[in-house]
Order: sequence, then C-alpha cells, then structure tokens
Amino acid sequence: MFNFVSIKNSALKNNFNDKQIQILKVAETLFAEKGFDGTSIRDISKVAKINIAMISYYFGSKERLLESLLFYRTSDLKNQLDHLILEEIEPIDKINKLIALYINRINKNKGIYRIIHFEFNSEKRAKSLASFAELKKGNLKTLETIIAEGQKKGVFRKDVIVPLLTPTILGTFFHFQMNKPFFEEVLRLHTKESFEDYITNELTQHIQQTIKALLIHE
Amino acid sequence: MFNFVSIKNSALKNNFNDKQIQILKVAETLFAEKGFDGTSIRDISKVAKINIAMISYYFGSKERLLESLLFYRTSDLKNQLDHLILEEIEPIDKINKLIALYINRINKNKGIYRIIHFEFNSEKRAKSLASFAELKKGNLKTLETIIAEGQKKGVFRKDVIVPLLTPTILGTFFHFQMNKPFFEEVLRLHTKESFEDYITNELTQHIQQTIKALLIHE
Amino acid sequence: MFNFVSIKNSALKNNFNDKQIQILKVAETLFAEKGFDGTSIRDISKVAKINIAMISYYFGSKERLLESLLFYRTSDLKNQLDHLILEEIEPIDKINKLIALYINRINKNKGIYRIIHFEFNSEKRAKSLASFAELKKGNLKTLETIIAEGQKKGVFRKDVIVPLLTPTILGTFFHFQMNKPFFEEVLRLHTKESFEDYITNELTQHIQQTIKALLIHE
Amino acid sequence: MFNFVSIKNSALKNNFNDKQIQILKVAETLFAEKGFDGTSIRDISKVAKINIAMISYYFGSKERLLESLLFYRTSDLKNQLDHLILEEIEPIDKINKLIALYINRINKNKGIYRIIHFEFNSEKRAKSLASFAELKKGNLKTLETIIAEGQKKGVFRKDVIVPLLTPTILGTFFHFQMNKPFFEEVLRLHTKESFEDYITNELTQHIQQTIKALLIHE
DNA sequence: AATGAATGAGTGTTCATTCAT
DNA sequence: CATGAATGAACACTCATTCAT
Repeated sequence: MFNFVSIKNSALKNNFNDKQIQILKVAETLFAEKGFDGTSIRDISKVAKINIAMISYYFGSKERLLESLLFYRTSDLKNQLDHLILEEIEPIDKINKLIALYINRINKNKGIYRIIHFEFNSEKRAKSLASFAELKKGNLKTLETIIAEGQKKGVFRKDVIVPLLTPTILGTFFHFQMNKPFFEEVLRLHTKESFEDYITNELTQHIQQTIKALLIHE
Repeated sequence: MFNFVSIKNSALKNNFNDKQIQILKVAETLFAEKGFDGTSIRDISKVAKINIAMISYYFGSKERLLESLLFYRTSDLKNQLDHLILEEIEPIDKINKLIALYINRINKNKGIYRIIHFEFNSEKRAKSLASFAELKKGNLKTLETIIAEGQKKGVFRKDVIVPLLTPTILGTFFHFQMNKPFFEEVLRLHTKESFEDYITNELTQHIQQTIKALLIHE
Repeated sequence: MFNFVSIKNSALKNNFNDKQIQILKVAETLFAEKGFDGTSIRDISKVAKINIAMISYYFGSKERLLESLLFYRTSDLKNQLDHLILEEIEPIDKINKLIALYINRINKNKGIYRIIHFEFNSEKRAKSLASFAELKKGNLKTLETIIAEGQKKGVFRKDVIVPLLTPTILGTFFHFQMNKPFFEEVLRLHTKESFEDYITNELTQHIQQTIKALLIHE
Repeated sequence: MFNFVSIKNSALKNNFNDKQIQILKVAETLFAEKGFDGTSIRDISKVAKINIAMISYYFGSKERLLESLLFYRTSDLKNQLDHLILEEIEPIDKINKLIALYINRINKNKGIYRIIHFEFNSEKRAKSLASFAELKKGNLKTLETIIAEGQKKGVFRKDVIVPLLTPTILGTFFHFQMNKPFFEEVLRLHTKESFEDYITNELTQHIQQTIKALLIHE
C-alpha cells in the first residue's frame, strides 16, 4: 500500500530480523508515548536491551528507523482493502466494514497511527511524507470505488465529496483517542476494557452512522 | 482556570508585555511547525531576535512558555461561546455558528491549536492537561446547552451522543489541516487563498452538514 | 587590617546599614551551608527578600560581599583577646579561657568560621588571604604572650612550639564540627542541645586538657 | 563499603582504565584547588585534554565523578590499617605508627583529603556522606582496638574519649595544611621541601606527643 | 538611592552518530 | 557481524553583573 519503491516491498518486510523487529516494536511504543523528538535512541536501546549503536547500524539513522517502522506496520493494509472491495455485499455494508476495519487496525496498532498522526505532518518530515502520500491516495481510491458503486446502484447521493469522508472517519477517531483522559472522565469509562469496548461499539457506530447520514440523507 | 506560577509576567491578568508577546508568537509558529521537543529555545531566540536567556527570564522554563502560550491563546474563547448561547436564533443555526466559530478561530490561530492537538495529549504533559480539561468541559457544556434547547423544541433527535460530536467537528478539521499537502494535491488547491477558502466554505459546510445529519436525520 | 576599596558602604568604619546587615547575615548562613561557589546571589536575594541587584550595588561584587562578611564578623575579636591578656589570673587559666573563648565565638558564629575554614584557603581567594593573615598573626601573638608569661613563671615547658597549638585547638574543633553527623551518631547526641552541650563541656575540656598536657607534662 | 551505581566503569572492582584515572587525577587537583562547585567539567576536560562528554560518559555525572574519586583514593586504606593492628609492637608505638601512617597518606594524596574535608561535610553531599561514614567508623574501630589493648596492658588511661582523638589528630594536620601560607611565613619554611619535612618530622611528632600526653598523662 | 530589565558567558548533561576492532 | 568507545554539537537553564531610569 505504500509505494516504498515497490521492488523492496515484500522483500524488505521479510528482511527484518528478530533484533530489528524487537527494536521496531520498542520504537513504536516509545514514539507513540513521547513523540519522535522526545524519544532518544538511548531510550530505545535501553528498553530493547540492545546496544545503542545497533540502531544506526541496522536502520542507518533515527529518521530511517521511523520510516522502517512505518513500512513495517502498514505493508499489509492494502491487501485487506483489496479483499474488501471484491466482497459481494451492499455498498453501505462495505463502507461500514471499511470503517470498522480502519478503526480496528488503528486501535490494534495504536502506536503507529499516533505516530503517523503526530510525526508525518510536519514540514520537517517532508521527505517521508512523499511516500506516505501514496498510502493515502490508495485509501482514497478504495473509498471512491465503493462509493461510485453505491452511486451507480442509486443508494448513495451523487454530490458526496469523497475526500472529506476520510477526515471525518479518521479525524473523529483520532480526536477521540487523543483526548482519551477527557473522554474517560466524561463518559465514565474507568477501565481499559470499557474504553476499548466503547471504541469498538459506540464510537464505531457513531462514525458509521455519521458517514451513512452523509451518503444517504439530505 | 489555569494555575500559573509566574516568574516575571502577570499571565493571569493576561498582560504580557511586547517582548513576551513577540516571543509567544514566534514560539507558536515554531512549536506548530516542529513540535515542542523539536523546537529549541535557541531556535526561538534566534527567530525572535532576543537573547536566549530571555525565555527563561520571562517564562521560567520552556515548559512554562508553552503553558503561557496556551493561556494567551485560549483565554477569550469562553467569552465568545457565552455570547453565542444567548443569541436568539434557531438551535441548528447556533450549531452552525458554533462550528463556523470553532473553525474560524482554529484557522486564525492555526499554530496554537495544532500545538494543543499535538502536545497536550501525551502523558508527559499531564500537569498542563488538567487545567486544559476545564476548557474542554466548558466547550462540551455549551454544546449540551444548545442541543438540549433543540431537543426541547423537538427539532433534534433525542438519542444524540453529545460528547462524540466534538471529535467529529474538530477531528475532521484537524485531520484535514494536518494532511494539508495531501488535500492541496487531491483537491487542486494550489494557492494559499484557495486552500483557506476551501476551509471557510466547503469544509465548514461539510462539517455543518455532517452534524446536522447526525442531529436531525435517522 | 583589611583593605577594602569601598563602593557604597563605609565598611572600614563598620557602619553597615540595616539592609546590608540583613544581606550579610543571609550570606553567612548560605555560604556556610552550601559554600561560596555553591551559593548564588539569587539564592541570597531570595532569602533576604531584596532585589538581586542590591548585592552588586551595596558590595560591588559577590567576592567583595564575602570580604565584607569576613570583616563584619571578625572586627571585634581582637578587642576580646586584648582584654583577656590583661586579666590577673594564672597563665593556664588564661589558656583555658582563651580556648573557651575561641570555641564559644566560633560556635556562636558558626557560619563565618566555617566559611573562613572553607573559602579562605584556596588560591582563588589569595587576595583576601593576605588581609586575613593579619588576624591570624594577632591571634598567634596573644598566645605567645600568655605562654611566655607561663614559661617565665616556670609552670609551662620551655620547648613548646607555639604555632602548632592553634592547629590543635582549632583543628580539633573544626574537625569535630565538620563531621557533625558522624559524631552525632557515634556519641549518641541526638538533639541539637545535647550536641551543643557536648561542645561546650566535653569537647572544650578535651581541648583544654590536650593543650595543658602539651604545655606542662613530659 | 560504597554503593556506586556505575555507568561505564567497574568502580567496585577498582579497575578504572587509563583515561578514567587521568580524569580522576586532574579532578583531584582541581577540586582540591578550587573546590567542587568552583571547578567546571569544562576545566577538567581542558586540563585532562579529553572531550567534555567523557566525564558524563565515564562517571555518569560530576557528582559521581567525585564519588569515584573518593573511592579510588580511599579503597586501600583499610588494608593498611588491618595490617597495622596485627603487628607485634607496643600499643603506643602502634598509635605513633597510625598517626604517621595517616599523615603520610594524607600528605601523599593531599588533594583528596582536602576535598573530603571540604566537600563531604555539607548537607548537599548527604548521600555520599552515608557511604563515607563507613570508612570513618572503620577507622574509629581500629583506634579503639589499639587503645583497648593499651588499657588492658595498663599503659593507657582508662578515661580516654576515643572518638575525640581523631579530631585532634586529623584536625591538627588539616588546619596546618589549610593555613599553609601562614605557617610557611611564621615558621620560615620557604621551600616546598622544608615544608614537607616539617610535616613529616615536627608536625607528626607534635601530634604523636599530643596524643601520647592524652593517653598517658593526667 | 534603588531597582527591574536585560544579557553574554557559563553551567552540567544528553544527543545521534562514527569508527576501530 | 556486531559493538564499546568516543565525540562534537546541541540542549535547557543559571550565572554575576550592568545599566537606564
């Protein structure tokens, strides 16, 4: 799904060895918790219990570690989306499934998406941004395909601005996630489980309902 | 609302002097561009053309500079919301006005809201978060008041989950803003003005329409 | 005795004003606690509740504040010693009184003597050292006068090395003071009072007995 | 005896490498000359001709450098004292040997003992003090053993306050050392050698004689 | 006479990275 | 192939002092 120059694609994934994966996982956690700049490679090496030089050695630089992490975590999303498109279900159900799929994936790999959200939108990270845009474009295309199908079937409105749906889907989820302490209090979600459940059920439904309203009503 | 132990200024009275404001504005820009950790006080002092020691002198620390900045930029929002509530217009128009107000303010002070979004959601910034939660609660209350009014009048659905509206409103906007380069390309918004116009018109309408759909339809 | 090039005060005439004395007392405490380099003029100004610029204003510099402090605290010792010499008591009683006088004074102005001990022996403080040597020489002369008197009367040994008595008197006391926590534990002096009492009684007697043994026996 | 949480070295095994020893020696000199607070790690790195980051790298912090230095210089004293106790000589000769041993060691490693005297007695250095107290207690125990032996043999007085002997032994020496310029002048010790000789002979004898007088006479 | 504002120089420490082995 | 040693640059912050008012 990323056009990380597609030659590398599947090859690179299989190329990470155990130690690299160990590093990537630690980096994911720490970047998500403290941000890229707030995390030192010392932190990573300490938690991952590897030598500090390993990071430069394996990934070239801290910046490239971030890129590898991004690749590592997003490389199989495209397959899932391709499968979804081909399923023989109603367009609105595809949309709902797609929303649930997004939220589920984001929620499972919470770290990486927080990182994407935080780090890949500054001008500092401009280089990486280019390749990341491919992912976004792919996602948009999938969405457009489904919606075109629904419009053809006459169940979706014709005047939908498709590119604005993703901000609503992902933006709603991200905003909810990033204000976790606030919503824990306001919605009285005092355990980890109840918070997760709320996302899987109420929040997902809220977003599905929102998009449905946009696609069908008025 | 905020607890600032001020070193030099009188932040509580919001009377920062010229130099302090100059520093705050530069900090806002840089924090927004490169993040808090990614911005050094050297960067700030260089851009603001002030002595590096001034920042500690005026604000006590880099962390407290961030708090001052937050205070400086959010201290009058509540007033605007209070005014809105009292206006004698239809509930749905209040909602639309509130959405436009949010987007307009956020867009005008783009920096600070990006900072809030980025920095005030990590556990690192937990202390500041406490005071910031008050602001959020106030905002939620405003929204609840308006919606209750609409429900009483029978124009809004009864089963609206009010706390999830803000994620949709702000999340959509933030996600759009943070993927600016992507949307500039996809929506062919190649000038600064066209991008701003799109926000003020299409995006605002999209969000208003989304919320309206949630409040009124199905 | 001292050569002060005065900025503001009239230190030579010993007429420090109230604010200066206030500063001197705070400086004494802090220098004694944390050392000269370990104490910042910010610390002093904060504790003394005066403006930070006052110290430079009144004393010229931090270094000169130390000199003023030294002068302020030592300027009347000579008088007390002069009085002692003229008393009509036995030489050994004069020695004992002198020891008690030293210890009492040092103990009362613990701060300044700790400072002297700590700060006035580094080459950094060479300038101030010169003037301070005068004080030491005066003290030595007093001791020599008393001992000569005792030797003339035939009660003190003739081969006493007078300059080595002061190291024994003051060294013993200082070493005891500076290892306060250790001796509090070893000698079970768990209250402030019991520690002070031990100095006034046992330690003073120990030193008096030591010097007496040196002057009279073997 | 000491609790060092080592960063890089193996201080506990006392196997500092060459560069560490080089740093320790420079630090010893500078701390002794200018005090701990008066010495910057830049000073040390400049004199030792090593990179400034090496100090943190090898010792963790400036504070821990001081602790390492203390350990480096005191770690073999106990052995020497243990040997002394077992020698088959008269108690008074053991005392004399112990005094000579102390003075010799202190004089050889002048720096570290000055540092100990200066730095390890403030409340700031409280943590390090704890571990250092063990050393002092060991020393005291050695002294008690020897004196108990002499008392058993009937050659030492029964009412000796042993803990006060160390202040007299070390205090006298320290006071002499710390007023070096003064005694150089008063005792006309104008060359380095004559000053050192005076310590080895007259001063050592003075202290030995003082302690003997306390242990045996009146 | 007194002080708030301001600053250049300095502090100890941490950074990501390089390199010899 | 992997890593301990090492480093220059940068970090946030504090320092004593000056100066205009």
